[in-house]
Amino acid sequence: MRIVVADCSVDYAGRLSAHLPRATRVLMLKSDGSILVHSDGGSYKPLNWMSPPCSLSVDEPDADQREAGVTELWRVTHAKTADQLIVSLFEVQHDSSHDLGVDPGLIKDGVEAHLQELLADQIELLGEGHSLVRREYVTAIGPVDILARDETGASVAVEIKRRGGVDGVEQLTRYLELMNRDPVLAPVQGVFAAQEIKPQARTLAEDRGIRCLVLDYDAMRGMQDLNTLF
Amino acid sequence: MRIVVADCSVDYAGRLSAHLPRATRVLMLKSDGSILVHSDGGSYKPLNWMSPPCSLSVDEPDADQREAGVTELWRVTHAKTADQLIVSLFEVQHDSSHDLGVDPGLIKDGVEAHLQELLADQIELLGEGHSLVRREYVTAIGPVDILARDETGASVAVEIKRRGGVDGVEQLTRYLELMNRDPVLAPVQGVFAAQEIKPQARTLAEDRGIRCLVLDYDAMRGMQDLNTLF
DNA sequence: GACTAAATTTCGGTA
DNA sequence: TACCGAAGTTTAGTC
Repeated sequence: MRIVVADCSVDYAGRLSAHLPRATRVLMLKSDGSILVHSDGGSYKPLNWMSPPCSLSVDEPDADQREAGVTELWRVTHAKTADQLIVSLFEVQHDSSHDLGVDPGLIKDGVEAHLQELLADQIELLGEGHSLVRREYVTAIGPVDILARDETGASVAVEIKRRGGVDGVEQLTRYLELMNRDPVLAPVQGVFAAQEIKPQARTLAEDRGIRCLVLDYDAMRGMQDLNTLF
Repeated sequence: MRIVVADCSVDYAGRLSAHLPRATRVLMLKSDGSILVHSDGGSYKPLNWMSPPCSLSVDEPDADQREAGVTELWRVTHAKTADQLIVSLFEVQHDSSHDLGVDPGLIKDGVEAHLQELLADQIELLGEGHSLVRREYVTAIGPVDILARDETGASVAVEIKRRGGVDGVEQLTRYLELMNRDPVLAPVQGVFAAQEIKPQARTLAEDRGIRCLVLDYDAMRGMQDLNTLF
């Protein structure tokens, strides 16, 4: 890993064209050849970058560029696409290299997967008398998060989202259309379950006869802790 | 901007829980208090991070931690949510600060907007005898990318995407439903145009009577160059 | 401010 | 390996 702080301008040509005017920035060069151009603000997304696999070549600036103050030209070329990133360096304030080794990687405790697990465990949140048929019920167009039955034995298809927007309702609608063509399953009632349901999504869902269910993650986790204890 | 290279472990608690075992990493501390934890690989996304607005406080490690070799504890707290990122520093290999100033920002030249412009100019790509009504035709639920008429004068609504997935088909379907209720426009034919159309999206579109059109960006651009020349 | 749609998305999982 | 859906998505634009 090489870190350079320099006054530079950057040009990207590939899936789009982009230009960064001259300013001081941090250039992070990873050992796989990839490069990130960061400013002192914004979020984790760099101003500009090149993803691996790619390679860096250092060119001499031509007469005009040297005249303008460019001391070095970096050409980063993507190995598979024709994407190119060109960094024109004016003044280098810092340049250091570091041996980081291979990272053991992030261990994370998921969210949507966990919500699904919790709801499957607490299926009565769908309503009294409900029972779980199975999680990730596979259909021709993809898996439905949860398939259950209500107190009368009728099918209930549940789509779970952390944040429920219209796209989630559309997704569930597609599943319902398909499942309602299956005489074994039909009629299938839809439930749109999320930690937070956007008003437009709720309106769309209810307009289509889909029930909305707001999930309280902390309460569900707490409930599971109790179930585990006793 | 402060850059630290250090042997560290990182814990995040917020929308999910995540842990990074001890390893050497680059820590980028931006002047707005945000922090990025990068390894020497992967893409531009950090292993872990805290987005602004947030603040960093340096704590003393407790006896156990000091015993384990922790020399410093960084606690990064999000200003609005309860998210926390804790960096346990073992050995610092590098630590430098740099004044970058405010970045003038990226200037980019989009692709989807350009595709829309090109298709509007080359409306005959929709089929012989087609004519442009207007771009960004406004409906109650949002603008349709292109509204045109076919050789018989019937309405054609076009949704343009760079990569065409099922969500784009859903979007166009919503527009078509609405527009087909308007007696002035109806019947409206749908065209799903994209540089690349995913198989599932094509199936869904054709099932709904929506025509698919693959756009060749380079050819369209070349065509425009010719139009400009002559 | 809320919401929608795009992203040079990236990142996992699965068929 | 391609495809699909989620992401601590982020970001930009509109209402």
